Amino acid sequence: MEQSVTLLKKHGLKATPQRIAIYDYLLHTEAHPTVDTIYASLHPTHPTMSLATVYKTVESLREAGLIQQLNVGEECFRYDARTSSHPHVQCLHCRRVFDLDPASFADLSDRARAQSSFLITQAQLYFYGLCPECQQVQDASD
Amino acid sequence: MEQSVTLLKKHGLKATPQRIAIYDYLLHTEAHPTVDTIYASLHPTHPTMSLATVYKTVESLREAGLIQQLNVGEECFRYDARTSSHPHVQCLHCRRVFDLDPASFADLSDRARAQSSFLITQAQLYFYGLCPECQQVQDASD
DNA sequence: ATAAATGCAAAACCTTTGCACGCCT
DNA sequence: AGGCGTGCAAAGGTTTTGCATTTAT
Repeated sequence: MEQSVTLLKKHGLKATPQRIAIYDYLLHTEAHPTVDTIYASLHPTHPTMSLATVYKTVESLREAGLIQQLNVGEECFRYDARTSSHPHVQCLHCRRVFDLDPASFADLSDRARAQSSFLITQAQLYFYGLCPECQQVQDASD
Repeated sequence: MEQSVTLLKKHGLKATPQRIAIYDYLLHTEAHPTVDTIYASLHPTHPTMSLATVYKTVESLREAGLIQQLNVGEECFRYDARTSSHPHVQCLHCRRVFDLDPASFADLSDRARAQSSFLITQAQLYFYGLCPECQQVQDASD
């Protein structure tokens, strides 16, 4: 919260209640929420905040480099306050998205470069499957 | 063309001219086109075909497993007749999408599984950067 | 003959935008 | 005080849907 205010200001963004709430929410969740989810989660405590503000705010935060936009392959984007690029894994059953350790996949860009002659600047790695909890549910329901 | 008809029927889809055209187009391009691109490309030869049909058709083809849907991180999906999952690399300058050889990245699912305890079923690997051609353009313009 | 697919138009949906007001610095 | 940010409502664009007609099997 203190942290959010400081970081916002440091990046030239006014620390309005809405921005603080949204950024703070993203800093403290691992759920990789969508715009809709952010809006719904904050609505109880910020009933006057509009969806348009959430859209505008995540865009400002993204421009400032405070959050990153994820594209898990759904129709919409998800947001993550961990801005360094790192691999994600999504459960196809419960739809949750988890982080993976980038160190384990650090060598990939070199492989891609070697194969394509591209100058690789970024990578997005998404894995899909069943999370441990949903594996149990699936087993139980068979 | 023969091939397209056979494959469509084998998957329980009626071989209509529109479907044949769309599937055939996807089979013979490496451009990973969007719905819009497909529509625009086929419009000259199929002037009566509607956008709605393209949307419905790619969805049918995807359900049948004849094509796969890609999400390169843009607002829209791209389509690819290579249905086995394989890594892609996109040029951030010309926006083209190229395939990479899956064999070079085959070991990744194991790493993800080891780290997350997920039952990994799919992966999508996207790399971004500058293609060889655009590297030259960039250099020249500097 | 039958069920499925097409094409049109309308609807639904999500996201963006313009503008007046209010708030942060 | 000044400018940026907000909220509303309207616009914009894309994707989906319903339905009558056509078409493949």
